[in-house]
Amino acid sequence: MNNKREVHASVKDERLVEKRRNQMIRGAVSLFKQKGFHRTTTREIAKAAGFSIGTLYEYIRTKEDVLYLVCDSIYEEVRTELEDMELEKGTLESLKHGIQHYFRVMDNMQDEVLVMYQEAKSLSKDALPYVLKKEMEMVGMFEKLLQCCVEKGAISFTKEQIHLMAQNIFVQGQMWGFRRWTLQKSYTIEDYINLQTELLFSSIMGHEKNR
Amino acid sequence: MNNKREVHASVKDERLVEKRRNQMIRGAVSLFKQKGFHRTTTREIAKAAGFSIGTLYEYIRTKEDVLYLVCDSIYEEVRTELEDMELEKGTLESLKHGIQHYFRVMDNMQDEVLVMYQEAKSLSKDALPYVLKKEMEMVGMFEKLLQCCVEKGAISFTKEQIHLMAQNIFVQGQMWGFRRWTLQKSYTIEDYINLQTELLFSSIMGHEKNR
Amino acid sequence: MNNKREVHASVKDERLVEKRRNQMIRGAVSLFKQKGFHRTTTREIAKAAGFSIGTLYEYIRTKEDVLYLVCDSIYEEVRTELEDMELEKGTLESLKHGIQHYFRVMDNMQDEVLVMYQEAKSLSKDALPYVLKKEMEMVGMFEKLLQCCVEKGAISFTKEQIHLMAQNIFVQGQMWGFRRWTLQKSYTIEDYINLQTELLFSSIMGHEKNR
Amino acid sequence: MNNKREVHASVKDERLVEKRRNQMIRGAVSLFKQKGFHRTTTREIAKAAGFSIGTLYEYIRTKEDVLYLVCDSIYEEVRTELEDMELEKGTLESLKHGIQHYFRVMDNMQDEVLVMYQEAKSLSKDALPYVLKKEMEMVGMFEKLLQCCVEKGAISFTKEQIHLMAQNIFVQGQMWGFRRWTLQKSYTIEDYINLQTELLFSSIMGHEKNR
DNA sequence: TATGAATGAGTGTTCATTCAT
DNA sequence: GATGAATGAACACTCATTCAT
Repeated sequence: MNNKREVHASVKDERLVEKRRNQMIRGAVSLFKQKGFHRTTTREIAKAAGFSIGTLYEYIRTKEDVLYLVCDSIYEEVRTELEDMELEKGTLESLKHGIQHYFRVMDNMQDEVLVMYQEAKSLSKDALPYVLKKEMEMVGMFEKLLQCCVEKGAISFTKEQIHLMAQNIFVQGQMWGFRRWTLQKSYTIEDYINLQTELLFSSIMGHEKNR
Repeated sequence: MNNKREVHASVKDERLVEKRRNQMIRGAVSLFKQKGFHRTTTREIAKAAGFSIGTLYEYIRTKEDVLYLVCDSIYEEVRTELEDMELEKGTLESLKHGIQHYFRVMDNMQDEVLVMYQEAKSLSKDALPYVLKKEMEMVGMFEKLLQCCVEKGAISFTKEQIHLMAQNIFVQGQMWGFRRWTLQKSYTIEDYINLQTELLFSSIMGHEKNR
Repeated sequence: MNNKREVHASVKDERLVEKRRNQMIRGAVSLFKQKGFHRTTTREIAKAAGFSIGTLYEYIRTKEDVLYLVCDSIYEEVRTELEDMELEKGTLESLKHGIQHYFRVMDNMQDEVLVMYQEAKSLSKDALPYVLKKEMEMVGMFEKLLQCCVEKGAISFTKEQIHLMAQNIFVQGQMWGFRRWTLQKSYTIEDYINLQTELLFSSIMGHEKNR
Repeated sequence: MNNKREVHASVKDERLVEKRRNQMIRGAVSLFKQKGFHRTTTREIAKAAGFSIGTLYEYIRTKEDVLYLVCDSIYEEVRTELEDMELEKGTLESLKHGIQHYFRVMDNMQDEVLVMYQEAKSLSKDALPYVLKKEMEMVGMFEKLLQCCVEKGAISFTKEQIHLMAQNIFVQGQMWGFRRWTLQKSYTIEDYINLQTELLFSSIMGHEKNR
């Protein structure tokens, strides 16, 4: 269960810690969105969270802790959203649904994803692994989804191919956010979903078992 | 010719300006690679470039100018590398070669690409468009490559599909750099190239005209 | 009875005030020993005393009050130790015993003396006189001791000489603590006592009445 | 020659470094005198030195560097003053002169000595040894002075006695500064010098060779 | 009487930028 | 053209003190 890096809080009341941290994260995300992590000051974060700079530091140790908390919370939210993908079905239909659901989640969380995407690299060597681990878990979900289809005989791919396809899908989801400046000029999210699944499935079709 | 944002230099001798800026860019890239744009100081840049802080400011106006110059130079280098792709052939073979060449270029320039990828967002609203334009030009090259194949009848895709495929290819190239922490554990660059083209072409095959 | 500066306590129960303050002093001395007054936080003092920061402030008004309480308590302890010096005897023997006893007390309370020595200067203009007064009382004890010997005819010194000798003795006692970094490399406390009394008494001998 | 701890300066011009540091030291001593090291801010030091906070940090790395520089400079000054004591004579007369000269120096430098005395303990474990070494050198000078007298046959003391007497003399000099609140009420510096040498020499007389 | 969460003025330090030489 | 000393706004972080519970 070392899935979380403990961020030290001086305040003991865990309920309060969670509440204050949520305020903090909400404020920070909105600031990081506008100006990035480095250009955001701790005072701004405190203000956006609705409390004083002193109080901010009752709940974190360093500014970087805020970034970690933000990243962690975003991943957690994404993962929660994806938890109910039907991992066991093993049909092409359920695969398609899973991917499309993921794309929609990424659309809803565009801002958060963009923040994470651009700022995660500022995490210390200490915190980064925890975030990367979360990413790998999510990629793993797509791998499982694909793997199931292979096992149920719906399609035929090697392990390596599946591993890479999962990464591609994952990145294509994020891409909708971090390349929005160009993609969202050409497509709506529904266009994007349709086109990407089309391309993906025409590739998958080429591997359908009983064609 | 509004392809370049002019960066003001106090020094008039253009030869000198170019020479000094190249020193500067080389130094800056290596520093940004290690510590990112924000954590690199102008003094460090000057030192790495081999001249004094005062001299640095004879060739730029603000620290951000350095970032712009770096980004611009990286894109220029990538574009030069890709210039000799056989854009006119319109065969699947030449398409495959183009993509594989691009992937190899991205492998060689991993560090630079990573820098650009992570720091471009720190460009001012003023400079960003110039960089994005360069990106679009590069995506445009893949579009052209694909378009040619369609026109020559090798494959059959809609405009929209081609546009998106080009972006996918472009991102998959960058992805090798910015997801190296996981991809390069599983694959060599040759593995990666083979698997990605395989997946891509199995998708393209599904659209081959005369199958 | 203006021998003590009143330190305000919100709590009325005097028994409790004394108990809490003793806890506080014990904790504070040990902290000041390690890190000095300025580097010790009120929170640390509260913790070391075994209660909360809020409670600490029920028994003092400012951080400096703690320092005053500590200094006062140390002096009180020293004075208590010295109270049973035979001030009335007026023999060289009892003088020697008195001095040696003082040196031993200073050895036992090295840490406390060091703390007082180094931190007393941080007392406010308000509190300092009280502490200095205590010091003068102690110097006065040595003066009395010497004076008695003069009066009883054991030695012959002027008032001024006695006054200064008393200060010298007093400082030599403290010196064992605040110069321990060098003295305690060369001597044990017994060496030190013997040497200092030897030197002192060879000076006194020069003033012996009936030599 | 590792007699000095190097304090890093960004500025290269050594002449300038020395000049600025002298300004700095002068300003700092006067501030430390009034409010102590901890209560003095780096901004105040810069201002007292006559330059900006940014400039201050071109000549030091940390606030503690200022303290070290101050202590070092004070010791250097004292040592320079004492350098011309006639160490070789070996007569009681020259010994007396040496001591009296020292006491006068300590009188002139009261403020500085007080500062050093009270703040030196705030030096880091890193810097302290350099300062203590300087102290031991000074004590060593008195030891030498005494030793000469012994060798020349003027007086008769053991090594251990000499070592301790030297420390006593040294501390009695400082004492004039750090106990000024009481001593200077009773004595002028000349009184003090006369009384202390009298006491000291009546002790030494007891050890004169040919009495 | 005891607690500990909240506060915000204050601290040491950094660094992009300027400008006299 | 080149230098590097000077500047000061800005920053992350601390801590004595208060006060509602």
